[in-house]
Amino acid sequence: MRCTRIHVSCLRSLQTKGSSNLQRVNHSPPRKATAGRQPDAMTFSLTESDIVKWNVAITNHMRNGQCESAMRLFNSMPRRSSVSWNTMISGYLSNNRFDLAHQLFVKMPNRDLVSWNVMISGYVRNGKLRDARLLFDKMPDRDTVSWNAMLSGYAQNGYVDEARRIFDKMPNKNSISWNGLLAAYVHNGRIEDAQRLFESKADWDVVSWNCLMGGYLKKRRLVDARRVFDQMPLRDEVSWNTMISGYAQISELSEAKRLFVESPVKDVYAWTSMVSGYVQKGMLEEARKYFDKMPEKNSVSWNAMIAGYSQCKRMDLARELFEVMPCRNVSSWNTMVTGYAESGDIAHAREFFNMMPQRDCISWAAIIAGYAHIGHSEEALRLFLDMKRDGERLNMSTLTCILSTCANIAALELGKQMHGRLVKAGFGSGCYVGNALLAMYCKCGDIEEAHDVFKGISEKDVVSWNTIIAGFARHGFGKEALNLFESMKRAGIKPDDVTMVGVLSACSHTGLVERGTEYFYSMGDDYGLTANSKHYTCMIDLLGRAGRLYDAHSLMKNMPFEPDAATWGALLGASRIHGDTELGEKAAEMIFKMEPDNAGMYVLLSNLYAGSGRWGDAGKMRLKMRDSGVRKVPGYSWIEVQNKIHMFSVGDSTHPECGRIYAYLEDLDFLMKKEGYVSSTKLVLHDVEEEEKEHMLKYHSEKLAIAFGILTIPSGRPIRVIKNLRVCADCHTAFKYISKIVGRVIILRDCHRFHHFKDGFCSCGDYW
DNA sequence: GTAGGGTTAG
Repeated sequence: MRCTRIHVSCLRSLQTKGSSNLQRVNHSPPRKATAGRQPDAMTFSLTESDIVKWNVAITNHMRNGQCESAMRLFNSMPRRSSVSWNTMISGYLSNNRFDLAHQLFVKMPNRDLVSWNVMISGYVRNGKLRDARLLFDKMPDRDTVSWNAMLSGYAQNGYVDEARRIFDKMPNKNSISWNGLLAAYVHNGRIEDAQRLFESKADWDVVSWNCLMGGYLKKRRLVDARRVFDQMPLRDEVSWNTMISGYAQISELSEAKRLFVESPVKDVYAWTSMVSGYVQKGMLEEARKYFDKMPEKNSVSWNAMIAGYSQCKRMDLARELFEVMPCRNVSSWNTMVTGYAESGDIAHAREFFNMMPQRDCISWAAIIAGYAHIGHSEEALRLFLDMKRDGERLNMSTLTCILSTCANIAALELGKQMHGRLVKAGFGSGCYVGNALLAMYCKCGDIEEAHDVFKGISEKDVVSWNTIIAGFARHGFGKEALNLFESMKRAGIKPDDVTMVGVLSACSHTGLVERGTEYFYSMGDDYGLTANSKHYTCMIDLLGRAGRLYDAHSLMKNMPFEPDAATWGALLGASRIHGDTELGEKAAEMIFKMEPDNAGMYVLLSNLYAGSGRWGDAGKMRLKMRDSGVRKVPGYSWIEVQNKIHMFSVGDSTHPECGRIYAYLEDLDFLMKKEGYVSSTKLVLHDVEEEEKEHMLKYHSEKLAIAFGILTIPSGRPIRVIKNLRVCADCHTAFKYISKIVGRVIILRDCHRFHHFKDGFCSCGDYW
């Protein structure tokens, strides 16, 4: 994109003196040359034309990212025109060398209006709006280009109101200004405002019509988009392509194909839209047919096809194409990194990431998300810091991606910093970011802040409601979750299947058996929803926990589909709580058949045996686990202290503060026993001597993390700890005592739910 | 030097 811009300007300056007769290929009206653009080109002497050749060479070097050789050329020029200076500045800006651009700008002997505009638009292109605005306010004269550059900067970065203020203040407006404001509304989802603006005047050009049409498509308002398409007085290839891709992207491929055939201009955009349409529907053969038939391909077309293979986890085919494609760019690399990351092959993802000749924010977001996805959050966070060190600019999407990483590892402080940055950058109240923030606070255990963020989202969608309902449910505030569910319905948002999972799990986590049963059986009548396996699993969990194992089992037998491992897992969990070894064995047997690698199930079953004193069977489970090559996921806990994540495993001796932590745990142990605490050795997996068992319980990872938290986090603030497995019953009891003894709130997230310990009680009501 | 369409993240 950036290069094209330099390219066009360079052609245009050659064109001005008649040496070339290039015609624009597309059908849009020729762009008017701005006043003040012509003068130096009018009287070209031989040396002037030599200067032009130098300038063209500089442009080419800059386009290839060779800033140093461009600078050498510039320095060796016998004479320089203002165009030479501006070309250098603009080249630097396109290559993100902002300081160098600014230095040249300051040094430039006869700065013209264009130099100022080059600087401003360079900053704007890279989202550096404050720098742009500083120059804009300082510049001696402004023309329409200057105003438009600022306007589009605000428009593209979500500052709709500031864009409007600029628009209102402009002394002269051209069609670009009007389109800038229109785009401001469209890009920020304010389609109604765009529509009103559009209706307020008559002489819109084809760009405006296309923009409005694109806005409707973005909102998936296909009928409105089509109406615009049918009504527009003039269509260019962009109009056709926008409409074709609109149909293609909602998988209306027959209509897309019809328009494609009908369209008078089938350029590379149109072909690529068709490829991508079939790719999105997973119809790879059809996509490949279009891809092979394309008269010309560019990197985007190749990328679309590669993305198709990578989305279907056919990384072999993706790689084959990647290796033969003639024009790889950052996106091609990003597509490969993403593809590998999403198919769980983080090693290859990392290999490609490391090999990339250039990276952008998407590359970083992709690899970070890759690590976050497989739970390697430490590495994700390390990469985030590397990214900042690399000077990669944070945009809304990267921030959103980092937010979800923070959420996964419950890095609340870091998440809060991200929140601050989002607000500062003006991304605060949007639904997309709002939902990510909401999820982050929920997963980090700060349900109050989550609720505040939720209240601040101006346009709550079904995802916002689902997130907060599930959030309250997981924190054990079932009544609040159900109240929100009622408000949601009052607000006119239709509950979907995800909502109902949240609602049912709220009932399950709170023990509201009757109410849950009612919701479950009225889902179809009330909201037209069919229960899926997740809903059944919630119900089996709900009944099972309440001790109604028989009902749970018969509900499962009457399911309209085969139970999956998660459903059996709910039954196994309930069997363990209520000591029904026979049912537990049956459930475990089924799970082993379905997921022979599920280490958690071996542990659950082994615990079930151990709990009823069947040490022999518990031992057999361990052997079976070892023989089948399944390894138990080691339990670990982590806690964030002063922006740093500290991780602990059972009996950990690697932490620098180990000595203090163990000594403190001894003190706590003494105090707890004085209060009546007895360690429940029953639930330790291993078959060992009583004393040793107690020793192991004492140093479970969550205990170490919480002790460290009490020692380092100032009093008055809650201790937030995360555990990757379910918290053990002994730790759970201990934390109730500890919360009372030290007078602290302890918030523990295990893989299942949240526990808020306060004054000797837990929010789960010992029901988890 | 300023505006609209197709690929990659979320």
